[in-house]
Amino acid sequence: MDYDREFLTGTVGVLILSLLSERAMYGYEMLQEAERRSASQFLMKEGTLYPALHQMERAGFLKAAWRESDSGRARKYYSLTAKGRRHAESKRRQWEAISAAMRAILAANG
Amino acid sequence: MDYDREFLTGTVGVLILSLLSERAMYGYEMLQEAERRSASQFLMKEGTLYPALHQMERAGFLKAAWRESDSGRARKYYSLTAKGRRHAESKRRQWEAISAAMRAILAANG
DNA sequence: TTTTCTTGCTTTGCTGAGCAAGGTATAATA
DNA sequence: TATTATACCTTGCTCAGCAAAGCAAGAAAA
Repeated sequence: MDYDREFLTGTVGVLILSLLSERAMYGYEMLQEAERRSASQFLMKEGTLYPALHQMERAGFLKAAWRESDSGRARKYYSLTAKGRRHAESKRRQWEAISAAMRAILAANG
Repeated sequence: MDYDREFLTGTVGVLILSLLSERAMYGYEMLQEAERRSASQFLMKEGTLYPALHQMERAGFLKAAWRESDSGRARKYYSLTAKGRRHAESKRRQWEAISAAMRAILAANG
């Protein structure tokens, strides 16, 4: 199903923080993981992801480290800082609250 | 719980369309209904709602009609057009798809 | 009676998220 | 050799939500 861009606002941040709550990942990997896990519902764009990662790094939520892959390709791995972990938990709770409130409102005309 | 503005993007449209799927309502009433039903999770702002209503009316999703209340006050009631009803159903499905996809992704580190 | 609060609709201008569209560079594959 | 996939980055646009303001009338309180 296609959906309007506007629905993604805010979800991208939660998505990044959630993925990195599990393990360190590099950008391209996050794009693929989001697509895979959501059965292609989420097709995050590079122009969305990379600037978001940079912004979150500047904000002190993430730290980045270059690593070589087996193939010799350089990848920029991101992981959460302590501040980032707290932020992830906060954002996650916010999402769940909004989501629950929306379900409550939509339920009326199910 | 307070939440970041960004999470509301997109939800306001679904909210309006959903409320009007039940019955015609006027703007101020929608503000109160959203707050009441969501247990004060949603505090829609006037600067958000009214421009959205105007935009949706221009787009042909809503039609407006002034009516007098018992107290003699004029209220602008909005209702869905046929196009609006189709749009409401589409937006609702989109929201549910996004919501489900997010839950699938977030579930990993519950 | 005058002030204040609540109801009810409207508008202007700002901010900031997502994205299209472009770019660079290397490894694998045809 | 040419193409595809991997992997990163950036500029400039659009558009949604909102703060902040205004207007007007009825209700309540002082």
